[in-house]
Amino acid sequence: MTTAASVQSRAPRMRADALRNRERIIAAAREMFVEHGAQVPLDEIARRAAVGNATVYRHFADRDVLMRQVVVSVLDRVTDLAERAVAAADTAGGDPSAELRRFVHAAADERIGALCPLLTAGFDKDHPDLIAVRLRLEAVLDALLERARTAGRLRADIGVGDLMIALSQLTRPLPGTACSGIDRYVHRHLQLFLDGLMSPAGSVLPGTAATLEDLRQRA
Amino acid sequence: MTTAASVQSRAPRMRADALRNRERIIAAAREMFVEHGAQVPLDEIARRAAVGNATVYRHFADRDVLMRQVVVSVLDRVTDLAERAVAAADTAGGDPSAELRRFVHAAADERIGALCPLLTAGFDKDHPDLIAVRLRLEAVLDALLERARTAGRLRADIGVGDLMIALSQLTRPLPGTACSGIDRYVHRHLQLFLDGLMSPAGSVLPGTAATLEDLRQRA
Amino acid sequence: MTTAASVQSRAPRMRADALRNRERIIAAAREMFVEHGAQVPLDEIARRAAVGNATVYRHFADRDVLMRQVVVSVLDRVTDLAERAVAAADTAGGDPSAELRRFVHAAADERIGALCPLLTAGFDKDHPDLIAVRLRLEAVLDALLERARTAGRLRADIGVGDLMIALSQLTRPLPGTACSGIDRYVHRHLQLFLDGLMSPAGSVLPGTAATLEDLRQRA
Amino acid sequence: MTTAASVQSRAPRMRADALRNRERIIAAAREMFVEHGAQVPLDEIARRAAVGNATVYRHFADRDVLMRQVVVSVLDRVTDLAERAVAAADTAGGDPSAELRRFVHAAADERIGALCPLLTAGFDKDHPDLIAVRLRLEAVLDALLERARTAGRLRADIGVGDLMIALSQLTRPLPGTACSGIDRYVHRHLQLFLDGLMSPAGSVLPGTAATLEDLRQRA
DNA sequence: GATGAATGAGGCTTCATTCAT
DNA sequence: GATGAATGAAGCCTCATTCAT
Repeated sequence: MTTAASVQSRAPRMRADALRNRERIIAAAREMFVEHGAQVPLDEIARRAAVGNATVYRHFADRDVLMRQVVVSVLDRVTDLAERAVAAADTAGGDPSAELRRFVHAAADERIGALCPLLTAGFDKDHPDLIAVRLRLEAVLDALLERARTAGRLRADIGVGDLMIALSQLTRPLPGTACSGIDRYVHRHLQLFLDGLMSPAGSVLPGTAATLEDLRQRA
Repeated sequence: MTTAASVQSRAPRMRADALRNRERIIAAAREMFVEHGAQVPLDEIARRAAVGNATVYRHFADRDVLMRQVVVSVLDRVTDLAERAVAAADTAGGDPSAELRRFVHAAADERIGALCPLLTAGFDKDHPDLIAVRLRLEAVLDALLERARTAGRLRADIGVGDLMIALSQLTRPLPGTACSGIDRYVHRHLQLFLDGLMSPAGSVLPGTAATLEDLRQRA
Repeated sequence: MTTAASVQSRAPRMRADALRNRERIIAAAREMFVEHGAQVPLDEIARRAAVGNATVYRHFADRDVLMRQVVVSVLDRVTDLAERAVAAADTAGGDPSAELRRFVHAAADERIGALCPLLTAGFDKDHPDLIAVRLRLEAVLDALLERARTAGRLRADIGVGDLMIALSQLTRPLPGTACSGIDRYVHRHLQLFLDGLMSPAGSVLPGTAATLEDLRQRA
Repeated sequence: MTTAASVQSRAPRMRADALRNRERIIAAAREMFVEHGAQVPLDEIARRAAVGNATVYRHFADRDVLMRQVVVSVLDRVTDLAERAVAAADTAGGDPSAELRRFVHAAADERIGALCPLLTAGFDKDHPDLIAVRLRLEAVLDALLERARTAGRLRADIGVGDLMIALSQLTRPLPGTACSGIDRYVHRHLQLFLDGLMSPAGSVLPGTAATLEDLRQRA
């Protein structure tokens, strides 16, 4: 079950068209954030969603709320991907480290890198919705890493946060770009990074393994 | 000799105070871009430089020109670092791959990641100043990579652009952050990425090696 | 029917209050342009129209668009005056040259002279709306002059453009003036000019008769 | 003797280069005002005069002073023209009305129309220099008109101000234009206006004859 | 509930004027 | 005396947000 669903279930009920509008706005916002950066005018998002601008405000009190919902939405989907990766790893004959690699590339395709620019000033990183999805994601990723470690394919000195931060950064879009340019290379660099993650360790890492909690504190 | 020097020498001469102001503005702009992103108000930059706002416009016709000069300034310093790394590698007993690692971490400390957000729409990536510094950087980095490859420590399937893109992305600051948060982990992730760069290759890379020319086309 | 009406009908529909604001802004702009010249701050126009400054930009993308609409609006009214003059001249017992004189003085009262300063750099004189109203005006003025010529009261060597240019110039307001000063004499000078237009010709004119097309090319 | 000379003689003495700069600035200012209107940036005038911007301020305390000096300079030259016209009319066989016509066209070529936009808000029309040149001009023009009246060629109901106002207005340049466009027709319209000035009167004029004093009050 | 319109605060840029060399 | 540079006060325009239909 996705976190987004639980969010929606909070309000008593919603008219079908209102619900449809809400989804369209989030989808449009994600696309616009990906393509034009975090400060795209809300009117543009409204136009892309084929909705009046005031409708955006009816659903999301201000820009920060909208950004948070987009983040939650993407993290939900990424968490789903991670869950599927764990399940596949647990299947008879599953290869945890191959599943980890697959997950990383799939998360990149979900534009997880586009979330970075949203974690800007004024973004409440301690909002319950965020905490919830973060915990879910951390738990399942921990499981995935643990599988790979147990299989002896993953170095021991890295944590969930290391993976997520680097994954996010390496796939971060350039502002004002439709991502077409960078996409050509993103998967190369992810592959290189993944190679670095594999054991035996190629070097001693400075610092300590990051958790998602550290990721929270970054901004 | 740095590219910036040649840029300044173009105009016949500059009064001492004007030159001082120019440098202060570029320094302030770099700091503000690093800390608050590409769209900090120019008035804030002026205040940080302890200069009237119009003075910024006297030196830099508009925001794009200022951004370009900051980019050139940083790339100049990074190129200098790379030159030193090559020189050290060529010293008797020099270790090319160790010098490459050192260079990567040093470039991170020069805030090269802060340049990414500047490569935004309206940024003229074909400006002569940029082409010049890019060529210089590419040449010296090529030399550095070649040394490491010859020493048998670097995979053969990566190019200068792969290194620079990943380095830039992994060190990119979060908007609205004084970089303190991410800095704790940046060097870990660089280390992991560097491990992935080392031979023998851990996996087959998709796509082809990137050049700095590709980096130009990204935006 | 006026050209302005056709312009408005282009957009599907407009809310009543928006339409009211639009008219108020044009009216305020005309007054401000007349009284304070072409470069009055748009904020002043907004204040005069009792409207927020951004509302001006909602209706008119930039200063040039607003100026054009004001020009069209005034030319529309002047064209209406000319049509009435032709109709009166065609009435039984109508005196074409007297109607011409009346038209000239009436056009002056419509502040047609205030349009001159608006035909400044950046003003698109080939905009469809302008072409349309110019053609309408030229046609009806041609008819009026032809009536007067046929009645033997108008010299043969002058064209529509001669009349409109001189009329505009002679009634042009001084910047920073509420027109009160010049108004005392404008009608005297128009009368003198009209006397010069009457036949028999008092002198040989240099150049050739101007058309409104020439007037367009002036700027 | 010109008024400008008397103005300069007020200050004790001037270095030769300073005097040359002063003249260059006035000449440049006149050209720029004619071509680009009254609000051309002073820096542009300085550049055209090949002089530093601060030098403009050394010679002319502020924009208004510079504008006044330009006005005085042009009126001086126009007055000289009028004096020559009177002299020619007084010559044996001189034709006062032909000289009047010649004077009007010559004054137009001196760009007298460009003065209108300078008579803007903040312009001190009662400055001694202006009063002086105005009196001189009025006296000599009065003489010229009187000659023409006596010769029976000029209507009796017009004054000096009527002539100067209409002359100025009809030759007024459009802002943002190099005057090339309007120049083609200016002399036609002056000719028409002059025809209207000739006797016998073609109509009864409203109002009363204008003096240059009225012209002063216009702005 | 949805919408188009209105608003005011704020950023960019220009320019008259003053200062320092 | 002449100059290039510095300055701050507006003006234009955008955009997040609120209001009226």
